[in-house]
Amino acid sequence: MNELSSRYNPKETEEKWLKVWKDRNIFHATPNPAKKPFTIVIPPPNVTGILHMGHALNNTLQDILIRYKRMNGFETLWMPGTDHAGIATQNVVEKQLTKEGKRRQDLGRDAFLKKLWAWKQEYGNTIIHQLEKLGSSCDWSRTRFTMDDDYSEAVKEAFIHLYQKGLVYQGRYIINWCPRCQTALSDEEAEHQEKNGKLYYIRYLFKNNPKESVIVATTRPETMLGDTAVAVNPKDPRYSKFIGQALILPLLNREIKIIADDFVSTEFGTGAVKVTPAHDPNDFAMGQRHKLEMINIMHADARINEHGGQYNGLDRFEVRKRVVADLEAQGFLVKIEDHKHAVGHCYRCDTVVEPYLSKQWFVKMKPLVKPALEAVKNGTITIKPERWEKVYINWMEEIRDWCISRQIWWGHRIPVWYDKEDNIFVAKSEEEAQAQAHAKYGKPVDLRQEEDVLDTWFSSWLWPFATLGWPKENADLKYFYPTNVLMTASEILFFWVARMIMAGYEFKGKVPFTEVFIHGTVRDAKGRKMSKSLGNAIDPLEIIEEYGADALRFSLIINSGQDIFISKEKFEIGRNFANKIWNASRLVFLNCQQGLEEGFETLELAKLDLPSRWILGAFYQALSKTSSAIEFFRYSEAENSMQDFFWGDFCDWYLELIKGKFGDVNVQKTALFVLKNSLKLMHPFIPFVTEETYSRLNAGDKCLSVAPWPVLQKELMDKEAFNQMQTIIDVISTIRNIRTQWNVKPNDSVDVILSPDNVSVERLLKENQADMQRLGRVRILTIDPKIQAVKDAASALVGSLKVFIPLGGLVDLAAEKKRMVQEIVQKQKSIGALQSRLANEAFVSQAPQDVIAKEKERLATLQKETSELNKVLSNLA
RNA sequence: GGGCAAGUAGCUCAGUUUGGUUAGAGCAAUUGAUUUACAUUCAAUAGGUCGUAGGUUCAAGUCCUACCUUGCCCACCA
Repeated sequence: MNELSSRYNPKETEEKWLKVWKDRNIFHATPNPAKKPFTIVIPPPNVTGILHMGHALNNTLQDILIRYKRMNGFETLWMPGTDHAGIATQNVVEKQLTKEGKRRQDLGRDAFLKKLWAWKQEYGNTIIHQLEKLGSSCDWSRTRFTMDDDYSEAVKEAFIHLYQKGLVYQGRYIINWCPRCQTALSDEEAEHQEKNGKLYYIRYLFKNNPKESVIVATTRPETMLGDTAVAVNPKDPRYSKFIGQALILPLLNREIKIIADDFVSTEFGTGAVKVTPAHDPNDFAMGQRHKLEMINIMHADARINEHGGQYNGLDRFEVRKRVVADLEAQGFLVKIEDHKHAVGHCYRCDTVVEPYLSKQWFVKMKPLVKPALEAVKNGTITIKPERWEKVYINWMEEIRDWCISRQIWWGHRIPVWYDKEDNIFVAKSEEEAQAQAHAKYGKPVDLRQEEDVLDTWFSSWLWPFATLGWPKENADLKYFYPTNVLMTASEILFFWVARMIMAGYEFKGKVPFTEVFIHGTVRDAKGRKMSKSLGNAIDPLEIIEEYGADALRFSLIINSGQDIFISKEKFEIGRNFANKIWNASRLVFLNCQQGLEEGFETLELAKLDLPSRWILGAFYQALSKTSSAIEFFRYSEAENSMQDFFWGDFCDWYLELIKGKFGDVNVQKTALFVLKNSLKLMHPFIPFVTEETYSRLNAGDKCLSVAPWPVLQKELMDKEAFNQMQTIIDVISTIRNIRTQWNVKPNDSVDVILSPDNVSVERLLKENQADMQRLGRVRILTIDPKIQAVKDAASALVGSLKVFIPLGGLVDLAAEKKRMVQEIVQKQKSIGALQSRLANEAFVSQAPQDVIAKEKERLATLQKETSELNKVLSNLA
């Protein structure tokens, strides 16, 4: 073992174990009737993705859980894979094309898709390799992609199923349109940002009486080109007499009517609203109610079209400026006010989305919601932390239909074919569609497939079962479904989690998972989201390179409460801890060869010395704390308690205590035993360094990754020994404190003289003199009545339990006296408070007995200490 | 506009579910240690009217009410 370096080398170790795990295929899961299954599906990262801190956190949390369950004897499956991420991926390849001066339309659909697949082939596994590097114990042999052939079958199956049930429909609606991506966006994909805009007041003259007018207010004046009415509230006295009258639309001089609609608020603006059914969702609804003409004034790229008269061909924002200028020039603009409002932006390219009238495919959500809502309400699925359940329920209750068609090419093309008369044939393939058409017309007809593809989430919502083989009902699906836990960030609760639950019920008749754990967002030290554009992102790969994956994982988890604020220095904590484990193991190996050879799996408590009995108790306490924290999703707590034990108890105390006792083979065995079990305890959090050291303990070839979790051995927990050792630790700590305070030179010993009423402690300390001497530089003396006064003095300094006297004139008596006076004053205050409390009848009658007893005890202690202090003070004087 | 969360040491956070001893940790600061498993180490010190104001209670960081500040989510008010 001498060849082991004193500095842990994460890079070498991590590479080694990644290879071993892979070669031995130990994370592979197969249905095993002898074991219980435990399944997690990964939130599939985008194929375009590169590992960021959010992934690192998400996957570390999942890995801790799955490793813990694996060690606890479950047949664990962690299903990995990637998402094709429609718009995002298409954008990447389109950007490449732009550099070559081409557009996707120049290539055509097939050639463009070929390019996309080539891109996927080359870069699509980047994120998977990065997740591997993190130590994620996924079953990599099962890695899925949402556009695999099997997966496409599942998507088609789902679409056809919903269509046949009447839950998929096609309609002309106002949707969110991104003029840059030139596709529809779902409501969730249109991010609303609060913007300082303007509110423009425009005068519309009456046709029959140009001296009279109605003033309307709008934030988007260019849309007036598509106005087909002005609406007022039917109960509004200002306008009721005008209902049905005609106005002249300025600039275009079209005639429009005044209509009455309850939607209009009398409070806002002037109480009169211009109605543009083709460019505003509310106006669209009004347009339908009143059968208004819908005039689409825009091209798909947001240039104004021929309906915009003189503005034909200009961009929407240019037209806004010109319309306002022209209105003003012609005297129609009344005023402009500042106005704050939320404007939708494309979540991919941040372009302002345009409400746009077009033909799209939708999923009817109301029927799907019912069981999914019920499942969370009745606890079939629990979401943690609990507050997210409310958010979920709230959203589900107000759900609207889901626009699932996208006007892009990368994705699952909608399995719909049209004939010349636009009749619809929904089928898995062109052949099937042809067959349907043939059956209908009795002869082959020309069919063309729907151009649009499905929303990416329409494939993702099938993830928990489509990855297991659905729609085929195979052994995997039977054994591993439903999955157990889903871990994700809050951002995709609606996009993904809610829809998966709906899909689980609709397609499988069962929940997709029983527990959802929502973790925080990783932010920088100032609380901002980490993003490339802000330049504040810390690259996890850089951290892995510099400090190791263990360090990255450890530091992320220890900082994970709610949102995680992180800066680069925080990763030193993890690096240091890995190094600590490494060096502690070195010490043990160097000194415990005999124990290693003789074996240390079973220990006989009776043969062990006090520190050894103590450390066993401490270990099992840490074991139960850590285990239960993992079960309750309290990962930072789990990590904390295991670190506290290993570093604070095992390294700082136990290893120090036994340094002089390695001659005792039972000490060696205990050290080995506790080290080995600690490695198991720590393994889910920091798999690499633990695996490496464990392999040196175990000559055999079994990996720690598949070793059994330590079993709580109550017979090895000696409570009395634990308490005794704790006392000794207290004494030594106090002595150390005194040494610092009184500035005792390192080579000087401090004598401890025990008070006569503390016989058991005296014996304890004497029995452990060697340890006391080594760790605290202490000599234990017998009591000499002649120095009773001095004994009293020192006793008071450190409380009632022990007595300490520093050698020869090291105490600054004046300072000590002053300190003692202060202490007495403080103690008397507490005594006063306690006495009045105990004199309070209400307290005595109502408080629980144990509380009262404790208070009494505390009072007694305080009184005793105070009297001792007083005695000392008078002695010193 | 509606909802949710947070506010505790200079900084980052535990603790609040179920009220009960003297409110804990890590980092930073200060003082010291090291014939060495580890300076990626060890010990000690100092630092807090628990956002503000009320209330309930024998007892409040913890429960209730209002307010202040910050962050997040949802929402079609032109």
